[in-house]
Amino acid sequence: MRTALFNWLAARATGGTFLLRVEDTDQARYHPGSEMQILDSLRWLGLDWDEGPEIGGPHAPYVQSLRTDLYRLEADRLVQIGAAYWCTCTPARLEQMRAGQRAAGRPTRYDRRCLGRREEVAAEREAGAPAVLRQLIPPGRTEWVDLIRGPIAFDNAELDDQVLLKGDGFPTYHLANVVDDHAMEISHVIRAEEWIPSTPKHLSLYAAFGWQPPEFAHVPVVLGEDGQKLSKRRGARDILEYRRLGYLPSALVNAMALLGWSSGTEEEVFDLAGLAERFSLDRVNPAPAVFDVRRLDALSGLHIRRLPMAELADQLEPWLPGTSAEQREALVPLLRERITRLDEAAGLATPLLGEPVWPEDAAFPPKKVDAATAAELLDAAVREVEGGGLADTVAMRERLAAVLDQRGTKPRDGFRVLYMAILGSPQGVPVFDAMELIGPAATLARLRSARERLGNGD
RNA sequence: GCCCCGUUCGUCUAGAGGCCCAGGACACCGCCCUCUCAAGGCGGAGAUCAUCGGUUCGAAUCCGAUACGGGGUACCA
Repeated sequence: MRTALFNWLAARATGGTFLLRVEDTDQARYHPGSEMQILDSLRWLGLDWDEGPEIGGPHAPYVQSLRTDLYRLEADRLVQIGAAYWCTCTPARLEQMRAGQRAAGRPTRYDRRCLGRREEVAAEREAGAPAVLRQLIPPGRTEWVDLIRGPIAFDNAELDDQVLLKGDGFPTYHLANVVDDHAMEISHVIRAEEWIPSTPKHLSLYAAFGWQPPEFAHVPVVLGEDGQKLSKRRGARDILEYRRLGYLPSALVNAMALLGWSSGTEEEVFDLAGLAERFSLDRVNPAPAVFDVRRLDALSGLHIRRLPMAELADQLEPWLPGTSAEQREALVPLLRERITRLDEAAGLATPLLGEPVWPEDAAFPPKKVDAATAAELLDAAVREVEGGGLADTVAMRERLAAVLDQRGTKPRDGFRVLYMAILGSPQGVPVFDAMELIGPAATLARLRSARERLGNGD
């Protein structure tokens, strides 16, 4: 998804077109539903596509399993011009061959046995033997200037004769990708660095077809805490999992962008639009980056606090089920500086929406406050609220602080009694605001209930 | 094994020969603010710029070797 983000940003930053193509050529790994999950993830992050599934476009269809005729047609061309050949070697023989090569300390590459026996291979295919089409890598050297890494060169002797068409008739990524990128007029291939060793093979295909190759930019991979490549097959969370955890999409986008890209200024908090204005491939760092969720958390809090109050109130709706828009708008000013993720709102808001939950083991009165002082404070608070003190909580707070002061208790310690009484916790949203929010009746009930817990109080 | 890419504070990074005995952010610690907790402000600690050798008056920046890390080496993408 980070790579998709860089593609999207590169397109938006340069006025280009962002095209989405589904590469589903491996039938063995096909999972129904995963395609929709990818589309939903992109949409949640705000990465809209100009051409692709569901919306179509001039290069439809955008799903490779629907384009197999094209691949076979182009594969035939490669055979005709001698850039590819059929191979009937069995998996068992290939494995044996590689084992021998490994034992001899040589690179494992197809030995081109079938290239030397075209007649027999043709006869075997005629008789129904399974066969794959292999790319014939020409001798020489392949070089390109990577947009992120500069010049990269491979000796073609290092390259394997890649399978282009599998036994089931489907193309491999190598063939389908090149054919489609040309057919869809792709100008920039921005993909992860794990593709670097495949690029000379692709370049060789472009040359065989006589096509102008696109520009290549290989972005660094993202590593997990263990230092290994984070991928859908290992370690990485499903993107939508972050939504379930209460992260804002803009925070996740921001965190992903900072994994390998920097603005060059000291600014680091951006939304998608801000990134699109500033992004450029030449500011992408080629070194792999370790994903640190603490950075995401920090950005998440920042993005939440950047949201206008009304918008945060809307965003919170799924996290505060059963609340009205008015309730949420009243809560937001108290919550927004205290949450890192949206899901944390529920815990803070609970005592304001229903009854406070006193923990079983709650110390009451809290430390540094004796029972007599706590009783006096609660009695005074009851009188204040009964006398309409909630109309001016600032003044009320000062008078109650004076009560504590007379008994030699610091307000910061003594007020914990009120936090316990109103919120059921020694910490939480500002307690006088909480009283105002729940109203005098609920406030009095909670103050009296807390007072009862103290017993006689002297 | 072989090939490729990479290597600046714990993490993400700035840095394209003198502005750097290296700047920012996160995390950590302290102080301030303060009705709690946060948020915010200020400050601190934290990197012999992987190592060695070259080039140069001068190198984190250029070159080479080594080490380490990552990626690839599939009828997966």
